Amino acid sequence: MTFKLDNSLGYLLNRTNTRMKNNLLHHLRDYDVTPEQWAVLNRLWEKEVISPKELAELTSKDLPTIVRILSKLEKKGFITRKINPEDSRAYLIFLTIEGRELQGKLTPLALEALIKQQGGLIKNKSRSLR
Amino acid sequence: MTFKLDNSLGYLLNRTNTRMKNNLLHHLRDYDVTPEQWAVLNRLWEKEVISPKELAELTSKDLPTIVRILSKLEKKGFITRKINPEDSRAYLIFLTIEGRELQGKLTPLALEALIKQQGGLIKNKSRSLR
DNA sequence: GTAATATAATTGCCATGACAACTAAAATTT
DNA sequence: AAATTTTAGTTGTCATGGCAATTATATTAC
Repeated sequence: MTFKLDNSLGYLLNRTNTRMKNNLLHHLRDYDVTPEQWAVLNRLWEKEVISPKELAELTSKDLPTIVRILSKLEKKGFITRKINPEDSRAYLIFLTIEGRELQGKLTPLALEALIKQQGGLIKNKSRSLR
Repeated sequence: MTFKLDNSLGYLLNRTNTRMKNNLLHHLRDYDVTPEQWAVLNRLWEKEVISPKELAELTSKDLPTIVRILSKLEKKGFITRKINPEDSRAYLIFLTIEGRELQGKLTPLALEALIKQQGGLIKNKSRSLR
């Protein structure tokens, strides 16, 4: 059976995803926030007090990945964590004022990224991703 | 303006892509080949003698990424490289016999991965990726 | 109530992937 | 033909992401 990479769903999906993520990365660059960090922030803007475990489930990432993203967000001063008084294994994640303020700044940039990339996402296989 | 992550194209695309890649990773595990290495091998199965630069364009990855993938494929004995006699900056990539034999082994596994994941790719936001 | 098990978080290793800086070798300018 | 610019490849840094192993704490079994 023949298999043509160029026509495969996985290949097209992967390339499109890479381009969209990269596009978003550049739009968020001024605030030093990556697409993944932005996704985590989105969850926090929806529901503030939450555990890393819950965040992992909501973002479909594993716990180590989330923990590392949270460390970076904490270092940048966008979130804080406290031990959950009802379960000392677990943490509770809170937004800082700066983290809360980011929503108004980043959302327009993310929407701009979306609009700019309408059309031309999948076409043109040899275009650079950069 | 409201923005709901769960409904956004980028989010759904990213999650679907991650799942498909992971699924493929598991199907190819027996041969110690990652989805990205598999993509590069596919290009070589289509067109044998090729430069890293060309491979980078064909796979929509940048040169450093391709170079590192090629190093791994070389270490595993699936490819070799020779300096291009017409341009001593450039390399030519060749498949080894083992690398050529992989096509018959990996393609059925990749197709199996594709078939197994039809349905259920996007639904169910909280399912683990593992 | 203690032992066994399960769970939340952390840490380490490896593989992409973006990107900057660098080297060496063309190709182009003048 | 010498100087400039471009190009192919390499290396280093940082951020995911998969996964295994470890730690500390809860939960369950007995």
